[in-house]
Amino acid sequence: MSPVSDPLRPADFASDVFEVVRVVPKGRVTTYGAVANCLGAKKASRRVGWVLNKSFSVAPAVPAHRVVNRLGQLTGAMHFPKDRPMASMLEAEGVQVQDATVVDFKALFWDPMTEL
DNA sequence: CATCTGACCTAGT
DNA sequence: AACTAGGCCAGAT
Repeated sequence: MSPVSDPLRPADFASDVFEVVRVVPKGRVTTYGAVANCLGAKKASRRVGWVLNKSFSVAPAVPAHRVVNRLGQLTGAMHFPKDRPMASMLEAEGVQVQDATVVDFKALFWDPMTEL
């Protein structure tokens, strides 16, 4: 099935990113590359981060805190609102975070490509 | 207007 | 196995 639009269109790409991230189950995490790969552009992982930057203004809210880099590091934590720290959001969902890194990330990893 | 950077990742050497 | 380079694309300087 094709729940996603054409990744060729920037606007659709953003929409798809939001959609995929929103599907990530609570207490699980995914990666930029996994999302990009799911959209058919695994080399565009950078854009995913750029798109997520605007995810704070969209509705329904996008759980961007569930997106980390390939090493399980919360590289985007610094860009989160001070009132809603990325690490705290994750820990509130049962995800242990140690030193800006998801503990047991490999087990908590949720691949939209495989699961979807 | 040209250049660099950035919530990254894969592939080639 | 470690390192370098390339790719993606929009915003900032």
